[in-house]
Amino acid sequence: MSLRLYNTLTRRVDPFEPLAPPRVTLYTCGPTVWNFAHIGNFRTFLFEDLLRRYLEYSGYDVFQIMNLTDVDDRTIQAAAKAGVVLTKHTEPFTQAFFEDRDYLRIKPAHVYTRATAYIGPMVELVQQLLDCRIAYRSEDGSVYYAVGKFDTYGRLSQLDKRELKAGARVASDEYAKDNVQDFALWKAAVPEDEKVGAAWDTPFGRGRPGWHLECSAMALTEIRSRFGIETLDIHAGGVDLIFPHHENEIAQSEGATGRTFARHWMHGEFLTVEGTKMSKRFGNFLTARDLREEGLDPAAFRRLVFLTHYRQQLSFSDAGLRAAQGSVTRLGEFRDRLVLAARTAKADLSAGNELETQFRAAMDDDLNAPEAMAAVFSFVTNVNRELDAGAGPEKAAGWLKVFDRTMDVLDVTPRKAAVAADLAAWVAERIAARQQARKAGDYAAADAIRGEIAARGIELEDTPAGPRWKKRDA
RNA sequence: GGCGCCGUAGCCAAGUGGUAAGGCAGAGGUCUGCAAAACCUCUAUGCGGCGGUUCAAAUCCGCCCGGCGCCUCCA
Repeated sequence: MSLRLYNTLTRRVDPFEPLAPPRVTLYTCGPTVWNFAHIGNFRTFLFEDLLRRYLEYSGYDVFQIMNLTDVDDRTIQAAAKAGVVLTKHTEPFTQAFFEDRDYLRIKPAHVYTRATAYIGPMVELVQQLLDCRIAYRSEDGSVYYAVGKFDTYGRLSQLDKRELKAGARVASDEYAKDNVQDFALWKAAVPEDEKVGAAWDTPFGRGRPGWHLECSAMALTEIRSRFGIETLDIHAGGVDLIFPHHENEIAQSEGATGRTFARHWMHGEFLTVEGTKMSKRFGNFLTARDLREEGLDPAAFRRLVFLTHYRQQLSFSDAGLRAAQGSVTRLGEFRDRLVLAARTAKADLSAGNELETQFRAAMDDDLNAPEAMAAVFSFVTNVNRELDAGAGPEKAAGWLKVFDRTMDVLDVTPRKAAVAADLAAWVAERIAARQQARKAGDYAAADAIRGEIAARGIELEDTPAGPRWKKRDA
């Protein structure tokens, strides 16, 4: 059994076959850095992280590109409102995004492409499309893509099967174009653009790039220069990007290269709150830093996200977060127990086959993380039972190894709270004192010491093997 | 109006033809001086409703009810 992934292009779960294995080129749509990304945005990034990690687990050599949209309507508006130049506004949010990414343990992409750093390639792409008459200049100085010139336009979003709602937002477009479906490649500069320094001179006029243009230009630039190819293995993003964003990317890229832009299109579903999608528009959003300020373990958020299949809407709630936290704690306890039981023994790897097999089967089937997680928890119960029955250190070491391999992908074990050396020494001394008191039958004194330790945020646990302690996180 | 998705235990959520994974909560138990923690066990004769196909349906088909998303710059 090998990896199969749902492909929006075919509307099926297809076998995944990269162009030139083991290399996989992965382009993931990143944030627009006009503000802090909310956890709905991060759900998508976490889905992409899962995809990336599982591809790596499967032996592929992944090259991941993520774009940062630092010039578009919203960034310009926000900069203008703040009265600063564009970069001054976007840079802090870019840094904030990286912080949030690290907090949520999302693996950094190999390259982050900022739109403003690729104006040259974008201009070239527009010029190319103008030259082959797929694009045209309008009276207001903008450049549009003539959708009618691209035969397969609408294939990704199955546009031919749809009908536009009568009187929908079509009339409200601010720019002049030949056909209502045509979209802007290049937008003529307006005063607001100039004000924030978001305008560039080009052979076809002063202006700024349309949103869709950046992804085509950046993806092509990166894979051409690094691998000499013009086709991505996978292009991923949120479902809302299917139309028009990804549809237009295909039209631009394939219109210019004549080659398939991406072989595999993957889209993650929304995160919802009380049945509605999380969105800045609705004001029902929460940012990653909100979670961090509440002291939430990022493992809990990851667990919550991976509890639902990526193509299903994920309902977010505090109760769900608490449940996730509880189950993640259990995984941490389990791992501690294995480490203790394994000591320095040589790993007996025959022991963990079952988990490995089940984990793979689940993940190979279109990244079924909920099922993979279920396999992990079944493993936890089974191994605990065997450990209770006195399984040896070689087996424990083997289990630990296999467990950790699944965690390389899911990464949902709690991070250990760091404990200063002097605090650790103090705790050790107090525990010794308490043991003496217990031995002497002076339980009042023993309980007092337990209280003393607890006051410093340390939780004491009496086990058959003696007392253990851990720092309570948050 | 068009296209698409979803409805499974108190909550979250897998399963898409062979007789209901997993997590949280709850109950019981083991351990313990007590406690906490930890661990183990148990918890849906039923999968929105009604029909149909089939030896067999949560899974396929039809109708109905309820919820959600997209339809030109939202992850």
